[in-house]
Amino acid sequence: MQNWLIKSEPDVFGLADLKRKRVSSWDGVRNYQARNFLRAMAVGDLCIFYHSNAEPSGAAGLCRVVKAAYPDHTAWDPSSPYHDPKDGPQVQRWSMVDVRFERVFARFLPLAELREVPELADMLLFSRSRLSVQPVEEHHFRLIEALGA
DNA sequence: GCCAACGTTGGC
DNA sequence: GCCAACGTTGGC
Repeated sequence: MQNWLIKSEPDVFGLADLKRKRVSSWDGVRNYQARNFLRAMAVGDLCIFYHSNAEPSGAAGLCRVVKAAYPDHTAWDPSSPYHDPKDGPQVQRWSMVDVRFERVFARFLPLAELREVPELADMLLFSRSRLSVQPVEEHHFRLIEALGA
């Protein structure tokens, strides 16, 4: 069992949207490192749902992987904003998973606050700020869960 | 809206 | 394989 952090812009698709839908595919990831992490996800894994490009940005809550990686067909769709002309059913460059809403944190955790927690200082969230899918170490995950509870 | 960081593309 | 140009992410 692994823990993850996944980013989305709340203006596009926020945790409230996932709550409403209950289950959603996590599509549109177009970065190889992030894709590799998606492919490493297992059913049952918990993910911190992080709001990026928001005011403020930060950790909003949790969701759970309910379907392991499968081809992200939005890449094949010319009308999709995630269309990738180099991809197709034969190539399958990009993957997605399905996630299910788990819960909204009782307290939203802004990035500025997370930054000030010494125990979290070595999170990829800070050193690899542009990575939209990233693993989260168990002790980091537990601490964030406790802070948000 | 600006800009720094950084990933990708493509010429050589 | 290098590297400059370019595009994107995401904080502020």
